Amino acid sequence: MSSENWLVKLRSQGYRLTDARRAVVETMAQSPRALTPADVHDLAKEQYPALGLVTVYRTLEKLEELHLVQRVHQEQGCNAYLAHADGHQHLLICESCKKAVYFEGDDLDDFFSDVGKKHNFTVKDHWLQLFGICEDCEKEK
Amino acid sequence: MSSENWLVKLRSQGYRLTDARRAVVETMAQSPRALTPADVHDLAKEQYPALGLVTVYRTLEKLEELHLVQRVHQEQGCNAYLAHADGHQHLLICESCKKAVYFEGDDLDDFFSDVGKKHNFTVKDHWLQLFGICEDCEKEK
DNA sequence: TCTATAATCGAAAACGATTTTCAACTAAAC
DNA sequence: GTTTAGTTGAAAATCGTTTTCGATTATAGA
Repeated sequence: MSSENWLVKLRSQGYRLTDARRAVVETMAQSPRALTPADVHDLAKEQYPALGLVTVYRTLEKLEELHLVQRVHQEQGCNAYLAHADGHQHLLICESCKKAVYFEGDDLDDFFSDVGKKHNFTVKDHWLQLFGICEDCEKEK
Repeated sequence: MSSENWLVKLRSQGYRLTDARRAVVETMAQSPRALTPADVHDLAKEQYPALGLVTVYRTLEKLEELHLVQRVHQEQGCNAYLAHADGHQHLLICESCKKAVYFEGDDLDDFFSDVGKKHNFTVKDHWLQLFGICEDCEKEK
């Protein structure tokens, strides 16, 4: 989804469109990698130098509310954000460059609810992430 | 695994056995729920009232090193700890009471590496957790 | 059993990430 | 334009976690 659409969504929720927000939105919408608030700050400042880190936090919070970005959990920390996929998809992340790819896993739903039944749980949600090394990073070694 | 065995493992690594450590180890070894450092502190102080929070952090760090506990990531935070399962198992967690159960998922490995192949990633590791409501919590509603 | 010593302790200070406060600014409605 | 409420960045506050430090103590060796 293009950053234009993200801006429309923000606007339709009553949020104002400012240069600071545009910089954060465009940074997140185009990044193929999971970014921490500090990463976003660094990148978005190239487009809008006056940008404050606080505004990055505040904008990411709103984007998460609107399901435009999602938080990414990793061994090193759980504060990175990535553009959200359409529907319920799962993540495959490069441990080296943090590049992320989504994949479908619909076939797993039955297995998951079977696991729940066996332990007398009603399964509500699941979390699946694969970690690896992408082609580009593999080559660099 | 009993807390006695945990203490033996700690000892065999050259760590000393103190009352503070015993309190933390016994708390973690017997808890069916994922506990934050603050939770552990509260519970273990019943056994050893002089226990400091710092010691809880330091002991959890050692237990994680020895793979006796593992960190549990959840929506609300990523700082809870749980007794580790033998081998590579996955977690099913009750969103209400945090009770956790391990399950096997060996059958998934092929699927995961296929996903990797499709996207030209070498898959190194995966993370799978199910969230739901356990039988006891379901009854309470 | 006694002694020596390095590991461990808890309290306090330091730290880093995140959130809140606040006065100045500005997008958007009229 | 003017008005107004949402938004801003800087600074201060907060929270969880880590480090520092002098006192304590588990353990090994005498």
